Amino acid sequence: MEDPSRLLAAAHGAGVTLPGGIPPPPPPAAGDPAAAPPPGPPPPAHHDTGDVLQQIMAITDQSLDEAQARYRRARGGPGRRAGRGFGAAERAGGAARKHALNCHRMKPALFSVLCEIKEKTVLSIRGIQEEDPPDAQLMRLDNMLLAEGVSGPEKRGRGGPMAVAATSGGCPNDNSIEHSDYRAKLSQIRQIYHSELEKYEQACSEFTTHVMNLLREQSRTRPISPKEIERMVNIIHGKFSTIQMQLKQSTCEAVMILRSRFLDARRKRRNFSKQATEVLNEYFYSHLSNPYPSEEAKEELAKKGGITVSQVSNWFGNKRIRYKKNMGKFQEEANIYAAKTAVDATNVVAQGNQANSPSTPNSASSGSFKMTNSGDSFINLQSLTSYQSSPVGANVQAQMDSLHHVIHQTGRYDTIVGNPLYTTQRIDVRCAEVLLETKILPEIA
DNA sequence: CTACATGATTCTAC
DNA sequence: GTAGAATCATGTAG
Repeated sequence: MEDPSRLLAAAHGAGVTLPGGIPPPPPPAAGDPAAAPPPGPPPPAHHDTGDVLQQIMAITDQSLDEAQARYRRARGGPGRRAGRGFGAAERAGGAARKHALNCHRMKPALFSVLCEIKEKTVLSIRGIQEEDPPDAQLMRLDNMLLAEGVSGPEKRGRGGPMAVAATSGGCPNDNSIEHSDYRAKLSQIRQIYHSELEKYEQACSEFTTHVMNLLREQSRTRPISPKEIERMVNIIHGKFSTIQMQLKQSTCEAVMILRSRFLDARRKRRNFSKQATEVLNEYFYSHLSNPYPSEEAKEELAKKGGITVSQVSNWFGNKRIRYKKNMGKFQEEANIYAAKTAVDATNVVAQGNQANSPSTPNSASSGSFKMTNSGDSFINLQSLTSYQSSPVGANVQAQMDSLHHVIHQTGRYDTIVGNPLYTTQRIDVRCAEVLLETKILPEIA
């Protein structure tokens, strides 16, 4: 490649006329700011690169087409009118120069060199900092929006917030109301997000096209390489992606707020229905020695009580700890449920009915519910004889439950269990029978 | 309004 | 993963 300075010097010729017949620039006209000379001493007799650039600058304020039109008018048009300052004559002169510059045979080479210089300068200024790394934050935002179902294909049915809602307490109807509310709001956010995104994308593409056209147009009058245009497009895209990121960020925030509100709503406790509480209590007090329902039992309890399995787990967790902490407080409740279960059991005996109570896989099969506080005597019978000395209305079902334990420990349990005729319910029945024999049940019945 | 009850959550240990 | 324990936050009775 030719040395740019030499080329520029050659382009300037001897300082009088540019090769190709370009005349030297006229003295800048008064009243034309674009044509005003830079401050400082007047240009010396010899012309340098600055002069050339100055010439170019002086005429770049008018479009090429305008220049060409003026040039044509000036050449073939009617007589010029003089005496109008920087008038038609001067403008025609500038147009002529511009046209000449544009048609100059050296122009492509000159522009190519200038483009190269620009490239080098730009690269040296920007260095490697322009190589922006993949934006981790943008990726996070994208992932989150995708996970929340804001971006990407619209989610229907279960997933994400739905699963969260599934554990929401209380009435399932309330849940579904909260669900639809949440879904509606999320869908609103989604809609806004997509419409804004579309607007941004459209604006970005319009602006990019506009700038590209502008640059292509300008590339006829000043050295603009395709690479530069590309870089400009990238810059524009970068700016718009910043805006997009802000949009994504605010969308994420909106989703977060919505979600936290939803979670807050989840915390809004609803007391279980009477039915649910009864089912749970019945199971708890009839399995006092081992109040750890199996998964199947939990499912059954959940189904019966119209609550979720996790709610059953929560309930048992709370119940165990609270019972253990203050058994005295639960005595009355225990009595009620014990009596209820015992009566049910005797009814089963009377009717020969196979009652459908939750399975009790854990019952009596493992160690008893360890009580750290005093009061074990309340639930753990040491022997059947202690029934008689129990307080009036004592925890009969707990005693029954303990009977499971006794039966198990004496070996009878195994023989009973070994017989398919003896289901767990039947064991309860046998317990009730024992209690009837020991006159405990009539006492509370 | 207060005290208590209760469902849910969080943290820790196993 | 589950249970125990502590805690939170709301529901409810008085």
